[in-house]
Amino acid sequence: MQDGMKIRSRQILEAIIEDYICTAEPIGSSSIRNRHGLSLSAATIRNVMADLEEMGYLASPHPSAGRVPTDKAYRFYVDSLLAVRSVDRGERDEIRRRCCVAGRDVDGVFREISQMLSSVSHYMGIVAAPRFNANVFRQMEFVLLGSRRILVILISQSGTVQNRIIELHHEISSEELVRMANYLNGMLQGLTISQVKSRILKEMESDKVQYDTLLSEALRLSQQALDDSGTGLFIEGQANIFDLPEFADAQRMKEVFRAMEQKSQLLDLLDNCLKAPGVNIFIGSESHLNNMSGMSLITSTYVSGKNTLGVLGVIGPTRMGYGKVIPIVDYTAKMLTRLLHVE
Amino acid sequence: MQDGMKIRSRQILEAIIEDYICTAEPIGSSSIRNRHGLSLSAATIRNVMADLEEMGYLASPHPSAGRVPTDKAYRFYVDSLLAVRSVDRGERDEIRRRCCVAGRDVDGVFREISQMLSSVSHYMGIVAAPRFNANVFRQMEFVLLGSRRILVILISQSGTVQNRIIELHHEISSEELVRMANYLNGMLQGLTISQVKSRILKEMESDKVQYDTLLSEALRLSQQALDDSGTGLFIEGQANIFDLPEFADAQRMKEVFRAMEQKSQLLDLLDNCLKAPGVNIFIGSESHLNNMSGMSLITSTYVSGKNTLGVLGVIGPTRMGYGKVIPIVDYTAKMLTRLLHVE
DNA sequence: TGTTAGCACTCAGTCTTCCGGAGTGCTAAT
DNA sequence: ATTAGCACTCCGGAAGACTGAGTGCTAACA
Repeated sequence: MQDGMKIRSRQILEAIIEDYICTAEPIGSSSIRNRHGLSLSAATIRNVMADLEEMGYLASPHPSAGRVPTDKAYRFYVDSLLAVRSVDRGERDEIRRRCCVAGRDVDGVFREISQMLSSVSHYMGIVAAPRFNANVFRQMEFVLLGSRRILVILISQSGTVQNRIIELHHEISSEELVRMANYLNGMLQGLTISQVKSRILKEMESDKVQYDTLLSEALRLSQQALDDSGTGLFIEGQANIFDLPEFADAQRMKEVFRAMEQKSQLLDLLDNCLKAPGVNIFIGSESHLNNMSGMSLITSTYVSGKNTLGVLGVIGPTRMGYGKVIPIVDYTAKMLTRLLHVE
Repeated sequence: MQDGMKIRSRQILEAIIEDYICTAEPIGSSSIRNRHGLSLSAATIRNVMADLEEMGYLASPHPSAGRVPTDKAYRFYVDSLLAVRSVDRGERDEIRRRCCVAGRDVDGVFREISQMLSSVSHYMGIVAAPRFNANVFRQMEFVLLGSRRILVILISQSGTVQNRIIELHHEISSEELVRMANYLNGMLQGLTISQVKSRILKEMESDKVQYDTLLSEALRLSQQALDDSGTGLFIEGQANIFDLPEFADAQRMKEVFRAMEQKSQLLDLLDNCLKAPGVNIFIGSESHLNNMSGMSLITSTYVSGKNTLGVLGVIGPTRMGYGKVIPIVDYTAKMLTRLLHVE
């Protein structure tokens, strides 16, 4: 009677959703009765299904097929019906095992975890590396590559490294580079990257700097190095969606791949998740992304200390095994958090 | 008469290949005559085509369709018939423009170039970042993240950066880290990474080090950091193949994507290309990769000074516009070489 | 009033059949 | 050696029939 829906309607809706998650085929009134042993006739179930369609929870692809759950149904399922299990023992071990890849290239860790998410969930794994902005500055290094070309390495508290090559207009000596590094490292210690950025802007206006070309050059360089254009988005297991019958059509498939290529769109969405710690679920059109109808996204955030660093998750069909995938994403985020923990 | 093939046969083979590259449909004897204005009757062309099929240059999908070029035909085309044009002016400008992305994240440059290759060629772009082994050691940095966790940053002469996090068994101070870095940087200066590796092994056995736990620890760390497991393979534009009619079938498509997921296989192939400087072409089964039938790979190497650093290229259908893509790959490799040039 | 059985109806998917068209190989004439 | 003519093959699309799963509606029933 709660949620404005009769208890029996809920049972039937749940049965339909779960069957559809398994079979990906429209569910008819009789098949549902057989499989769930409800003590109701097919006719009664039909009546209920008609009501559910009226309310927007079900849709029929064509008049004489069965019914298919709508996004609204999945949302209701996830919010009200779903009993989130904890992670399977086997999956948990798999996750732990593959998270413990110390000694690997740092980006490699994110890629590995993305791959792991995809292979454990059988959908697509996605990991957004920490946006540098959210990070705490630790150290900056300058390396002289040529007389006019330097490598700037930026290291955050959590160990993320960002490096880029910058061309200079005039020559510079390695002694000058050391001076610059010392100056910057002293000034910026302990600030978050976004604080660093505004600090640099402020500093550039100060008198002391205006008359010291070396210092102003240092500030200019660090500003360039901080420009956070790196995508840092790892999507793995795209081939998994070939196995899903709902994307058997080449056209649908193409849409999905195009959507995955527009990483900036996805990044924007994931950035929003940063603000809402914990697990987030976007069903179908809820993500407001192009070409993402029929796809769901489950995310969680990983943190370091007080800072929310980044987001990871799984992208699959709306017909996803939510009960299984949600704990996987949740657990993985916690493992990554632990992995990045700075004591 | 040369190459064991009559001049007319060559003309006809060339016409068939070029038509097929455009249309992706089996070519019949009459359509070829219309489009190329040959002063021959369809019947004569049929005779020649039968000969070419006999010789293994053509195949018929079914008895009453036209003919399709075989891998052997493409190989002959590329080796003997093709006049490699130089790059289009427009394409050249596009390549130049997108190569000049100084100030970007270093990995970002490779990704960008891979994307550029895919969008200019309309196939898939592929860039293998320099294998560290081929590189010249420049500098190593240690950063203390926690009391037992350090970040090792390895910088090569060409500005490539490799960084990984390593867990220690016991605590270490930052002074000790500085000593370690100085020791290693002094010892390894100017060696290639593979030389560095053997040097480290040798050093670990020397008496001086055996009794200095700090030094042996330093060697152990650098050894871990040098383990070149990073894939560093950028494949972009996979969605482009959706537009190719020969992969319209979902099954074929899936095979291609599975092939692209097995990056280690591809990397092995590209590693071989490192040994053969300049442009390399693998047609269909020539690559000996699984699931790569129907696909061709065009690669070229980019270098820095005397060292061949890495490989880039384009993957497309065997029915590729070789005359257009080869110069694109070639020119891009040269641009990247120039981009990485250390004066 | 809620539930059930029965029935006529609908429509996607499959299977079959039936051409038309493009292409071939062969033969005979040039 | 080349070409015109001809019979043959086979793919692919269109049209039609059939099947089966599923529905909505109505009337009977508890």
